[in-house]
Amino acid sequence: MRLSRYFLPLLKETPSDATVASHRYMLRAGMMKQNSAGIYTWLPLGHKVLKKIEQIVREEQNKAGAIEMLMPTIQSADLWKETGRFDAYGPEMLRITDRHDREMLYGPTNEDMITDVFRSFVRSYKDLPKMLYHIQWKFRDERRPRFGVMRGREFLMKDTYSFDLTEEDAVKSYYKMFTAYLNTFARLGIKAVPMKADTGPIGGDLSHEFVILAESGESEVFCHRDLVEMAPPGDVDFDGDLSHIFNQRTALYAATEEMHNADEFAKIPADKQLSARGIEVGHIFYFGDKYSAPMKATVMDSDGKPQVAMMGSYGIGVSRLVGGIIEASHDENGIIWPKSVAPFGAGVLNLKPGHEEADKVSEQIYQKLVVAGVDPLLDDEKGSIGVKFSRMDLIGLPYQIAVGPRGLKEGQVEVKDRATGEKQNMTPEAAIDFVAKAFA
RNA sequence: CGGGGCGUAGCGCAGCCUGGUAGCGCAUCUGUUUUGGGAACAGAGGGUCGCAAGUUCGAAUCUUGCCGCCCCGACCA
Repeated sequence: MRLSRYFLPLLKETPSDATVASHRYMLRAGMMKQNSAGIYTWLPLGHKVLKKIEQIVREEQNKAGAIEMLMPTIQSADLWKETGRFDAYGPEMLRITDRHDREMLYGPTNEDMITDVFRSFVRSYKDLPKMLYHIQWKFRDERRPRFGVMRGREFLMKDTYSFDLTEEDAVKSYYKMFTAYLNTFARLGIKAVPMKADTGPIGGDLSHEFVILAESGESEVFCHRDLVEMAPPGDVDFDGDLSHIFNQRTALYAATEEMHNADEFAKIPADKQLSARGIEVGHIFYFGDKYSAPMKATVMDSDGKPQVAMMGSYGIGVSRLVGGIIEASHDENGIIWPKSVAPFGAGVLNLKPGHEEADKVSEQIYQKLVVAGVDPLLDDEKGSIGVKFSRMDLIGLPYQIAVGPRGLKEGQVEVKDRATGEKQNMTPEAAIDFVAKAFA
């Protein structure tokens, strides 16, 4: 993409109503625009990151054996009345009536609807287990939206639902998602720690939150320090036994504020005790027959008797992750994107558009990076050098290649690693090679 | 939902206390000169001061109501 043809409305000054880093930078970097409290337009740069995160989440779900589908945002109140949640959910749920005065709602979650899908089509225990998911916009009319996309009212969420014949089998599904989440967050370039969590209004008795540590986190969390640096499982057989992965993590103390036990925490060696602020980016629940029982979602077991399906649900806040990743990865100059989710792989800065050699070399580098699949952004705008560098720092692409007359006299361009700040001079060919290899 | 704050040009703000025809910086547009880390000069455009009612000869300014947004807390992907 050429900057001169892109749509990147940057803000030089920080909007006064943005107080946390991710909110400030998302506005300043032209990633989004607020429409009303907790509701945002995703501008091209932000949309690109959102879609990259979504795709990684999708790929890891598919690896774990979950099957993608898509349920609507607007739901009929009927299903919610069956489970009793229409009354239980409270004002956080946005209720709508259509032209015929039918009660509708903008879905805050989809347990009721997926359970209806399941009971409509699944008859036999032989069809189990099943894990179904979708990535869809949700709406929760939060009492207090804040921190940009970190607590928006409209948000994009991946929610998976598992169906099993027995609790024992359901726990296996839980382990699959637990494992998939560890890999997902690792690929996104963040360190998310699974923590024992309160099940909240969704109910159930087995639940973990995946939390990234950041000063701006909304809640206090406590864990063993080793959990933060623990390597992800990587390639595993999702049909095999995954309990060791779960047990390895849960053997060490980790809990959110609601589940915190100070006595247990105190047993951790002092240098391994970690109490910090955390951002919840994923939450998994096992809740048994909470929805399947009232909705009569049953399958025939091997004895020909109907059995209520045992369910779990597994959410990842995709839009929240955009903010969460920035909270975990930024500096005073702007965002530092992990390579896997960066909106563009590298920025090519033509420091002097109109200068024959600078035009030619920056264009060549750009073209070759396109072919190499790096998806570069070419800054071909006229303007001062300082503006160019600070703009690239702000939007946080992993690499910057600066091409200007001064360096070209020596046959050199400057490659900067955004994360480390390290700069090296090299030939244009070497720069292309260096950046292409980083994304190989 | 309790407490606090804010709404004046695209963005950031001053003006309000003490009423008198709306200002600064940045951005934008034109021209000239610049150019290796947020350039300089000259000129130009851009506002029903959140909305409504009231007080007044006169309201951005005082009064009342409403709307919107932010922050802290309690609750949540």
